[in-house]
Amino acid sequence: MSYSIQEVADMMNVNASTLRYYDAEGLLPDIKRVNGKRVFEDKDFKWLRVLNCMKNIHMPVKKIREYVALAQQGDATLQKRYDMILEQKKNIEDQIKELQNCYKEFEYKEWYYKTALAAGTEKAVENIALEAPTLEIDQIPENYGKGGF
Amino acid sequence: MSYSIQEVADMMNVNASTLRYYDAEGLLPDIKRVNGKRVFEDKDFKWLRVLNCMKNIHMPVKKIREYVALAQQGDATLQKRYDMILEQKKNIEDQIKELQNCYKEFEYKEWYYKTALAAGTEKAVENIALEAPTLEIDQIPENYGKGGF
DNA sequence: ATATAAGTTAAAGTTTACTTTAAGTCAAGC
DNA sequence: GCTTGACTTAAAGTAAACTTTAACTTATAT
Repeated sequence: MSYSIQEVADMMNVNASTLRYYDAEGLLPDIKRVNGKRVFEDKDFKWLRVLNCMKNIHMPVKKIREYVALAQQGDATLQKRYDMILEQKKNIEDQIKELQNCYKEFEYKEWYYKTALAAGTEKAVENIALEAPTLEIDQIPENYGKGGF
Repeated sequence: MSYSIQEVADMMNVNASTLRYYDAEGLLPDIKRVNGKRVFEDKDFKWLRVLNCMKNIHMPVKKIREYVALAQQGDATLQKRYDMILEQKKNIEDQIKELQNCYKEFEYKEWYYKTALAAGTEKAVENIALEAPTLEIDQIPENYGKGGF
């Protein structure tokens, strides 16, 4: 199977010009050309999926280009690439932890607004939080009272 | 307790000018001033922590400003704020899922390079993947063969 | 044959989120 | 009284990641 740039753009949910930009930046090595036009093949999708991952974890274009450049140099750069992968894996772990923290903050907010809406006013939430010990404790997130807004 | 902009910047690990920028953009409502100078108080840190979360999940400044503006309008905007929070909570869930997917991709890469390094060449990995059934299967990530680079 | 649609490049433009600069204010220490 | 250091504002500058534009090529359908 082979695909035009627009087809790939649609599949990846990006602008075709983004793919051209990536290509110009060295993020899409060895894309076949037919009459000057880019033709994407199955092998390219393997890399596109990894690239997509790298974008998702916010690796800067510059760093992805470094990785690609290393990969093109073959076995001599295996260790460097391995190190990069480990670094990014650690990076992802940290990001997930951050997001999980934020998730808790937002869970609290959900409770906060749910409670305020039920009472009709935000003022009530502080009172409820203050009275917490008299309520079923699991109705209130552990981190209640962190509020503000 | 009250803190200067520089002290807060140090605590939040941002540039003081970033805090001024946030203030100018309406992301830091009701900061006290003494002789024209910003003075941060305990109540401000509650919001700063939430703001920090919102930055972490990549909410654009514009959207955070919307939220702040709603909050300043009081109880009439409770429902809207609740909806925003739910939307962002969903958003975080999606981001975590994406990151977890990427994590798997990187775990595969880790295996890939570890294997290649042991063999001294990348070529070996494909062979090993092809021969997989003859190996201890749990030495190879489930998603082997997704490779490319 | 010719119009259309989809591709091409190089270069300029846009957006977002800061960051830096320049010029000025102000309280504290010498 | 004067320097120093930390703050202030408004405005200009920067960096990253696209996105748009303009001029051009090429395969396909009429």
